[in-house]
Amino acid sequence: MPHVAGDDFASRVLDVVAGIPDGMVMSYGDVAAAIGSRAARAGGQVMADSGADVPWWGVLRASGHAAVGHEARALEHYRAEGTPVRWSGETFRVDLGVARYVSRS
DNA sequence: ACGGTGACTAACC
DNA sequence: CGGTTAGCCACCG
Repeated sequence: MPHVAGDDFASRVLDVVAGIPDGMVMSYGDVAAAIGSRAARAGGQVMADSGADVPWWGVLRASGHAAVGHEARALEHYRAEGTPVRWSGETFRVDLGVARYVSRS
């Protein structure tokens, strides 16, 4: 599993994600913007590769929905951290208007 | 250098 | 509010 910590794109993304406080979230686009990029998709690729080494549940889609296929696990963390989630029938979404975190550099 | 891929987004309809 | 479409960008073979 290649890749070492450094100043490359992946490391910067993980850096931002690691700085998200409990109970707060950021969209993939926000994370990219925080490192001066617009590569929201590429950011997701980085986390898919990082696995559980980072609080990935703190990053969601602009809609407030958690990463596809990871909603159940993300929800457990939201309940534990008290992250504000809104339910619409069978699906839920984090209330970005309240829990959105603005990363500082 | 090039094309395919994806844990994305904003704009439309 | 849901479905489509086009634009986006890092990574990999």
